[in-house]
Amino acid sequence: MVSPRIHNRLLSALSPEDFALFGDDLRPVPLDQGQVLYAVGDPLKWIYFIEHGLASVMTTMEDGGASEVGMVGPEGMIGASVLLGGTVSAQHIVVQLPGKALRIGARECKAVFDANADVRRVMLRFVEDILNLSAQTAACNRLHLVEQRCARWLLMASDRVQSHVLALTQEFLAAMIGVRRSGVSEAAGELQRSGVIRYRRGEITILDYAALQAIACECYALDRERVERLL
Amino acid sequence: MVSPRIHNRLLSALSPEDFALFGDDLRPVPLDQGQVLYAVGDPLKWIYFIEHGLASVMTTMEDGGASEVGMVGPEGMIGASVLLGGTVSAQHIVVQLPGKALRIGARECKAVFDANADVRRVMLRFVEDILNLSAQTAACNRLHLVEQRCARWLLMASDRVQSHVLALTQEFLAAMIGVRRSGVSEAAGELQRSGVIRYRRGEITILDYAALQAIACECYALDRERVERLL
DNA sequence: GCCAAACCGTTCGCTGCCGTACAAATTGCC
DNA sequence: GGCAATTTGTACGGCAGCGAACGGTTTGGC
Repeated sequence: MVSPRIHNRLLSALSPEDFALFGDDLRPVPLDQGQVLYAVGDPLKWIYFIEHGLASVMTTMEDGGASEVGMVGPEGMIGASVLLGGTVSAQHIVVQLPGKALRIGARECKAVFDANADVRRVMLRFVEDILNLSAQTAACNRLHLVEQRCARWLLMASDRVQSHVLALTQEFLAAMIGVRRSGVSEAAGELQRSGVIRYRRGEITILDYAALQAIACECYALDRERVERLL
Repeated sequence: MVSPRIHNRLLSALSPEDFALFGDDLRPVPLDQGQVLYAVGDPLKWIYFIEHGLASVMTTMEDGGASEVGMVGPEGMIGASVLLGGTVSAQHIVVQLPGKALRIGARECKAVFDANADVRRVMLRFVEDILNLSAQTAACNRLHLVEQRCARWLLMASDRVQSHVLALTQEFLAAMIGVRRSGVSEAAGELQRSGVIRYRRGEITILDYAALQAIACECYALDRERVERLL
């Protein structure tokens, strides 16, 4: 444990010596809701280690359609492609729930990564997780119902920000799941009627975790294992 | 270029010195159609560098549902999770089109990977590609029609094995796309009637690439860029 | 040449979600 | 307090794909 003030689980998994390699390059920045960290094609200038909050990795299509393909909170980082040799973002990264991050220049971070085996071990482990998450999401998108995916999303988000209250509109959630807004309205309405969640104008509260897990698809349990291993 | 006999693009991207690091650990093995290289949860014992043929990365669900989330041919490797620190397979890997591969023990491969920066550069670049492919597939599964996805799959497979004849049944293809067999039958029938492909009992022939590309979703073009950069 | 198995084409009713639209409720702002 | 903007509930026709089933065709084994 580097410091009690570091909440990011990749950074806090590093030894103090390894953490020190980043030096002053690591600077705190706020994450505002709706902020676009990267658009498709943007040069990967920064790497963000999320301290609080939540970002969505989205794949967008020419016709404007979009779907979330990954989710990153304090258990991970944004911009890992840099470490793999990438130079531009292939996805859209949007802040879903506000918070803050520690930001470092891509070049500096990659230099530390390339030079230090322990840093590589920690960061590549996260790459494996995000790869598995993306694969799971691909199949989930194909095979599971809106209500299941909604429940999964809420649980995943809740685990990452460690709160049972999530400040987001149905419009946002619909964009994540990749469905119409009214589709979420129906699914969320059903969840609300059965007392599992409460939905108020831009604020969802999870009331019954066990029930929500029962409704969510199996994909959630797998994601939980991944996150718990880190968080 | 290491040797004209090496077809795998990761291995052939290595300098002769780097390639020699693998030594005798790299052994040829046949890839038979339908062969399961890894089931979910299997320990990652081997890494396969595909020389010819094609393998699908599938995510499977408890109820038997499944969907392809990645595709690997001679441009890539199977078992990259090992390099990221993984020990067991989170996906199902099935040989779709037969061929052969060069196989190496996971431990030996990781040792070379950990010790050599150039090897890391080449292999991690592939990890970035497969990550982007998975992300693209996640959104594609959500947003595009069966016929589009069918066309995309055929083109992707054809690019990898570099043949316009693909030996596979509609049953297999349906499992890839994650739909019913009869769904593929309808889509393929339509493609056949318009003269874009020809389908004969376990053998698809692509007749008109331009037309097939026009039918495929935009996801194909992105994948093509990825593969061309390597192949 | 015959039979069983594998593979393919097609159909039917059903359902989950789309696209669209409109009204109600809540909130922020002046 | 009143108005405009945002957010949410709900409804309706339409369609893509499902699940299941059946028959026709090709193939391989004997």
